[in-house]
Amino acid sequence: MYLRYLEDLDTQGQETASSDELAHLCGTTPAQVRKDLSFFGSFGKRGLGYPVHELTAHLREILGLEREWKVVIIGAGKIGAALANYRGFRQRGFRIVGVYDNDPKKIGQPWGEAIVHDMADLVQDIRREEAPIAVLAIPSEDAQDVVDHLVGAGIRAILNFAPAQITVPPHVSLKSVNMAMELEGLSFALTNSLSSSSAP
Amino acid sequence: MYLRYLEDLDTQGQETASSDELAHLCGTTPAQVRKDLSFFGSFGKRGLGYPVHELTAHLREILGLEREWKVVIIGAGKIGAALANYRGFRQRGFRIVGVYDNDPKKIGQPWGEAIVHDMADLVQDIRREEAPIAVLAIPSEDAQDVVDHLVGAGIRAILNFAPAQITVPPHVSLKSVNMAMELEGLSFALTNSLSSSSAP
DNA sequence: ATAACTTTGTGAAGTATTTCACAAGCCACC
DNA sequence: GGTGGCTTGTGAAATACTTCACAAAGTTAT
Repeated sequence: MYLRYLEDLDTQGQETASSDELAHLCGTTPAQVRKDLSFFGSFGKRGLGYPVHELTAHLREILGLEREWKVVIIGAGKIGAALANYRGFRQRGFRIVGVYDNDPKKIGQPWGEAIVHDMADLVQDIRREEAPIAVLAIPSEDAQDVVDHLVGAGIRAILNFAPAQITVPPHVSLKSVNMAMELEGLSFALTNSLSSSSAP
Repeated sequence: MYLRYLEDLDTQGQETASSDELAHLCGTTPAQVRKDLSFFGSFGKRGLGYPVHELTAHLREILGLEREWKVVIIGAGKIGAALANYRGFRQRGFRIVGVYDNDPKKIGQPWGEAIVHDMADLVQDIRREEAPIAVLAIPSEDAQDVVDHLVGAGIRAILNFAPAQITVPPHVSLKSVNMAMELEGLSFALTNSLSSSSAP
């Protein structure tokens, strides 16, 4: 989150940013900013704040964004397309090396710069390409089954958009996003006349 | 999250579920389940567990999902399409009453069961329809501007998919989802050979 | 009806996270 | 070079969250 706003500031040519400024941008508190950053090192200058460009580089390093990550997208549907279209996705180090689907109507069709591959080739392709990250954008029913194949092929991280509970062995990282659940959270907030805000 | 799995159990015809079972399904602990649920009331029966169907109804009530929520989607792109296509979206109480875009090529085109409207009509339509929830699926640059109009028109909750920091007055609920940030989280996990798992 | 077994609900204990508050450091101006 | 005004980094305090552990209450078997 900090990286997100520091990059903006860097683009705008701002040289330093105080914890106070970062806190306002990110919707948190100055003390929180300082504690968070201090966990990874001592990046700021007293009396001046944090050097924007330098801190940006540090955070990219910490997050492992200096290298390129190969990503495969499973499911040539709307979510996959939205991710692939997201500009600045590749430039942030995520290169989509393949899109897979099991719908014969979609296989072989062009899809952005790539072509939709047959899911049957998934395992061997991952082994060959050594893609460590998979984005799962398929119906819930198939999710765990596909995940098992991915794990078998040596995937190391999965970003799951299917609204299903998925289990992976401990050496695989899993992050799930459930859009319906987000809306239900808003429903709760409305019902209870609460309000909350969170940084993107 | 509990609702998500309770509905599955209910569909499967299971009548009761223990905190232990729910914990395993949701990837948490039995004590956590009991504490969470006890916050809203005393739903379980000792020696037996929680009545699946009844608890499902209670949670739907608590989350405000018994009523219908009108939703407008701003931005007739891939994310908007993905949301609109999500089956079980309407049946869970979210009815999409309009899709808006400012691209003349898209305005008037059919879009699922609806037609893409001109963004210029947005404010008056929201006032008339009294839609309380908006889903924002537009480029970051335009996000805050559109949000200001939405707030002016009386919107009460916004689900934001634009990777931008947005501010709203305290009476408006805001939830932001940033897909790039999710992937960056995985990058960090991979870089540091950590592993984590979270329920969807 | 009673004994044995389950499982909830919940104070208390244990962790984790966030906020406070202030010494120490840096800059700028005189 | 000294002084005043900011801002970081960080122990300590405060707050929040999770886990423990067990009495109370229900179920099942006999």
